[in-house]
Amino acid sequence: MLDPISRVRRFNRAVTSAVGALDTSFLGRGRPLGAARVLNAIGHGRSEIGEIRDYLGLDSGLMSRLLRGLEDEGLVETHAHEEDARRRVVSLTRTGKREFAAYEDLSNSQAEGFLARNSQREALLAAMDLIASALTRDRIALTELDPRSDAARYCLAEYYAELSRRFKQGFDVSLSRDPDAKDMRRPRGSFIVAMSDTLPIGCVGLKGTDHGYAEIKRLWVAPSARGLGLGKRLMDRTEEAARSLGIALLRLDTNSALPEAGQLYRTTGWREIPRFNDDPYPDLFFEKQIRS
Amino acid sequence: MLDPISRVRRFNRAVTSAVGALDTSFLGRGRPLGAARVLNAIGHGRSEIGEIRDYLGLDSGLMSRLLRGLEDEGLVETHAHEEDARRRVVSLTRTGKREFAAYEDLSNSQAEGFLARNSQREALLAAMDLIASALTRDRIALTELDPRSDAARYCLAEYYAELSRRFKQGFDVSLSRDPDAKDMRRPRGSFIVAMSDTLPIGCVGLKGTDHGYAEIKRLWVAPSARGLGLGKRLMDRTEEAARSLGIALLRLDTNSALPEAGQLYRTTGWREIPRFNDDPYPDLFFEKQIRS
DNA sequence: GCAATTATCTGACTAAAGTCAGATAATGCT
DNA sequence: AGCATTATCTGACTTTAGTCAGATAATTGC
Repeated sequence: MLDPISRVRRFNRAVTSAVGALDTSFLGRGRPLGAARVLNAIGHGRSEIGEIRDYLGLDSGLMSRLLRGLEDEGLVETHAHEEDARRRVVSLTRTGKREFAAYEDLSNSQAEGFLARNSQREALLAAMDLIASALTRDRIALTELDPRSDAARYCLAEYYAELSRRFKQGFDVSLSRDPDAKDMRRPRGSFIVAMSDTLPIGCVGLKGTDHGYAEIKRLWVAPSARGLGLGKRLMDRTEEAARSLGIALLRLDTNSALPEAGQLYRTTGWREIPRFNDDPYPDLFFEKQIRS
Repeated sequence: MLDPISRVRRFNRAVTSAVGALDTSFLGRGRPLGAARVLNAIGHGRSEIGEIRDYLGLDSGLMSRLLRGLEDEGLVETHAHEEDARRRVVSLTRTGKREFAAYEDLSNSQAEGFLARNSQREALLAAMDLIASALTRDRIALTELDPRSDAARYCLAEYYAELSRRFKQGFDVSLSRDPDAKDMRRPRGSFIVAMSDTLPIGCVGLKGTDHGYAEIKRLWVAPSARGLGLGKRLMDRTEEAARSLGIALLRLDTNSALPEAGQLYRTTGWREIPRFNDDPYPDLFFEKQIRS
């Protein structure tokens, strides 16, 4: 009865009925679940109809009708896409925003209620993070973003916070050579963010220089997403980006207080080299030749 | 973004889409979800129609039609209840058993696949147990069972195993005064099992004696269900049973190697008394006067 | 024995979700 | 320019789920 498979299945059943309760709470606002899900997808920033359709797994006919329904209720407006008038973008009206906020309140108080009902709060949260990361691991999307975008800035803030926790002497961004955002955008470089659902859980920057190589900077993976091979995926993707930019030589610096990083570099073809900059924080330097 | 509520909501989303995938896998056998759920409920041993209806939250008309459908497929048979011909009991035919086994295989391989895909196996399982217990805490059912039933015997085995882990000198049931099953059944006593879903997660026995008191024996709560106040619930329920049996004085023995048990007794009106038996294991003895 | 109650079933609905074959209009490609 | 492709929409379905008012038959309580 306590074999691993039974335990997983008990979890599945528990969660299935909890999800059922969650779904029916959405019905509290007198709208069928399908329409509520579309409204929420729009509220969470998805604007292109095709994207929403894919995300929710809906047929195009059904999607279209759900949108008409929301339009009739005065909750959303659709417009032609600026660059491609076949595609449509949808946005919330003022009424729609209010309605979306009501759904958000419902979800938030549901979550709050769950936490309040249970005593082992931190243990539960850690368990939830772990399971959420495990469940969504093959839906982690790596996307090139502007390093000044919200998601990128969130990752960088978490990265700096972690460095200051882990470096004995703390970490002050202003003392480090802060790469200019321009150097981490095409065509000079690139910045890649890993998103799990709507949560940024990792990043890495590729910084172009004028010295015949590019640098890897700001490799970070969220604590709840470690052990999923995400660091490797981010690095692979960066090398790909470098190749596409015609870059043949990569360098990076790191610190021996981050042993898992050094370990990753050593096992993926990086070669330790002498110090190549005067940044005060790093004490380890690597180089990798790419291009087959 | 990492505030507790967002973390709970991210978990909810992850789990919602995983459950969606689980549900659609059930559709792989070409049967609508409703019918599949009824078939599975029957396969898992529920035989009375009313019970299944309550468990799945179905309308009686709908339930009836789903059953007719399964009958037409040759998967189930219904008969009148032996003691009350208004009620109907339903059972699987041979074909039905095969079909149910196919669903079981699907569920098992789904669970197996999840475990195989992830590296932190033990951490994941512990996280799942914790969350499942938290989610189902208000659906934990306490029922009086025969101490020789499967669920009761499972609890007792777990209880003995735990004692032998926690007692320095180990634990051998045969050395302990093993209460006769008859003493823990009405009208002499009672045995109560806590069920979370289909998993027994706790038990307690009320053992009648001929000395003017009854004894509480075998109080056990599964590790994954601790911290939910289940021990207290089990004790309250036992006192209720004792009252209904006209018992006014309760005694119990325990061991100081189980501090959480002693703690529970001390805070719920039990009074420490001198040794009242010659069982080799206990070193702490309590008594409680009940009846208002 | 008989009225009230209980468990299940049937018929006649509605609502929601999903499917699919075109229709329409914009865009890409040569 | 003209044809294939793409994104969305519409109409005409089907299936599933769910509701509700009786009908039927067994049982309980007096």
